[in-house]
Amino acid sequence: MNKQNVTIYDVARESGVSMATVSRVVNGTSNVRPSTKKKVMDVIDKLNYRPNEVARGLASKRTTTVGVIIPDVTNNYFASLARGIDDIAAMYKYNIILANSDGKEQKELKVINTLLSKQVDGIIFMGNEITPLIRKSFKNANIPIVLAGSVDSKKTVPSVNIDYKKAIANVTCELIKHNNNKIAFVSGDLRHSINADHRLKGYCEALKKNNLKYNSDYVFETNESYKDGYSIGKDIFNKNIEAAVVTDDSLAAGILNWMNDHNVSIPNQFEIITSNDTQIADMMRPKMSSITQPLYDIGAVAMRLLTKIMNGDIDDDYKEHDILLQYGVINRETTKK
Amino acid sequence: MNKQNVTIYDVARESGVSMATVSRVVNGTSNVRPSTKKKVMDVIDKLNYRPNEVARGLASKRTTTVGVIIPDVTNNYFASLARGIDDIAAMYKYNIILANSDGKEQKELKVINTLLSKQVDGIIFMGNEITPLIRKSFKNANIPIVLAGSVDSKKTVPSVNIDYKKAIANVTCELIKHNNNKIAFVSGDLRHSINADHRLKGYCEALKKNNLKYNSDYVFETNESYKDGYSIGKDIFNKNIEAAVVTDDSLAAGILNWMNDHNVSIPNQFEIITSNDTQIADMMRPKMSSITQPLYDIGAVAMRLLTKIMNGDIDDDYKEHDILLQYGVINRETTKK
DNA sequence: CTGTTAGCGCGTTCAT
DNA sequence: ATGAACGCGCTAACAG
Repeated sequence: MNKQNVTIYDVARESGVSMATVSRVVNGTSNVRPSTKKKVMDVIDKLNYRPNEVARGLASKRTTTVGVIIPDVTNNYFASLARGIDDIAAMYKYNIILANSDGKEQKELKVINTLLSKQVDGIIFMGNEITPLIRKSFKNANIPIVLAGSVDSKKTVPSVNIDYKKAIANVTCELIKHNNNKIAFVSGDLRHSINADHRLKGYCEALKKNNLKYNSDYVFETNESYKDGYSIGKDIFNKNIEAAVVTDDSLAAGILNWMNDHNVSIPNQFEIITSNDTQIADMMRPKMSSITQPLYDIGAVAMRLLTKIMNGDIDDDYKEHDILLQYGVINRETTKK
Repeated sequence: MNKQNVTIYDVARESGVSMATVSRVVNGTSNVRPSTKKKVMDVIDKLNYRPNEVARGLASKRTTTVGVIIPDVTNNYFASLARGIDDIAAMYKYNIILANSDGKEQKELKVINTLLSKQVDGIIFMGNEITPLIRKSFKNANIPIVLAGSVDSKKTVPSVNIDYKKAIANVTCELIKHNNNKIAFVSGDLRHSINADHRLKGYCEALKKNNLKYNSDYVFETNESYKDGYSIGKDIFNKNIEAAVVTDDSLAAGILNWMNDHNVSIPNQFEIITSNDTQIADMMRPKMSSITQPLYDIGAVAMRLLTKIMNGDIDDDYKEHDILLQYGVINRETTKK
């Protein structure tokens, strides 16, 4: 079961030129006389020659593949980013090595290492948190790395996101305008910068701005699962909370369904607004109001940025690139008009 | 920005042995005296040496990476398979190059070629249909290929699936038992073997077995999208259809929501059963009854099979391997008890 | 148990 | 415009 059958030598011999010339026509570098170029091309597809990218990678030190670290492909949020990444990668003739990390530091570190040993030209990292060890790993990588839908509190590498703080502040204000006083903030792990430094702050800011006082009883830390949401629904209800800002759609769906199943009238008795506007937001009944994020674009822009850095099309201070894409808000049926 | 800094030569020199010996301790092949092994190991992590997998791939003709062709990562069904694939791949020290194809033949063919030029050791293919050109491409690949959650009517490569025909027949029978006479079959593209040769046949078989006659008015061909489902809901209702067997969860959700939005009482007035039991089946209200498929396992088993073939642990007639995993049925709230 | 020596398939000078 | 030759970093015989 030999993978490689015909090499550059074969086409060189067959077309009566040197392998250097074949290499030239394949890569389109320097000049080759049109006639010999045609001759070589003919032999190439007569022999069905296909350049060995591994050999090419060894010789050129470029593999045209990038690593993509993702917590879980099964999570629609990250899958959407990944789709954007892959499409743009393909557009630029790159391939992606995808690796699931479950957002666990240890797996992430391991994966980064194997990606480096595979000589990827760059890495797109999606993760819940950039820990000191990850940061160190990034620094030693010697290849460009871009964050997608993930924040690094220390800003050691460029990233593409939306302004989570502002977005959460926005919707929280909205909820306050609807005369809700007890508003829950339901998020994932609060040790993660994205939740603690961005979203929670947005929530707090909104409260403050409207002279409501912060109550830690209204802040819920979860695993962002449907199940968590469903069980938290009860707590929320018992605390007479009137509305909730939620950081994940499945999580929000869980809360909403608890309310549905216990005859809580939405949005009259309880309002809820979620964060990712994945398909399920629209599938729920009542349909969930949500922050809208350009998920595909976040991935796409991250990948485009990465190609630019890999190409050297960007000045050395690219590390300061923190791209914020536009977010929106869609009011469906879980918020009052 | 040099990726590779320290090579096998560096650690050889530094530890006073030949590069062959270093290669041996790195690969754990043959015997190396414990003392020199330790010496080398020490130098390795003193120098922070990391083997160059590209060079290794060139020399050994094995890249320890497999290609994974997927219609769309964003589709939870395929994403679940992909997760199973990646986990098992990681377990066996493989990495996966993931490529989205949108199920389009042209993209699939292109992707197969670039995967081959990257010298992947094997390919896991997920797709709607194995066309003659794809089949030809498989034959010329010279590397093992396994289908996951996808069928080839000509059975040219091994595959892992559930028995779609039997599953659909099962649930259709169930619906008939509930005294439904007009039962819809709502599927994706009927040119695809998986729908035409398996699922539709299962539906027909069930009808026949119960002396109901087939009515093409009750068969709906769609793009398996939520939107399609929602618009088809109306047709179904207007035809006084009493129940539906649906091949995709989003599609089913669309139908169900049309019924919900038009006050059709579920399951009294209308029963519906879907096929993939993804998370949304449980999120819908009423909760959707469904065939249950071991999605993760389908991917996992496919990958495990691939490793076996790549290892040569399997006899030459491996092509006959068509693995059918166990499916189940879960009756939730969209079917009568 | 360990070292020497060929390649693996290709990019890339350096000549011509 | 084209060819010869070297090297990328490593594996795999083959010796010893």
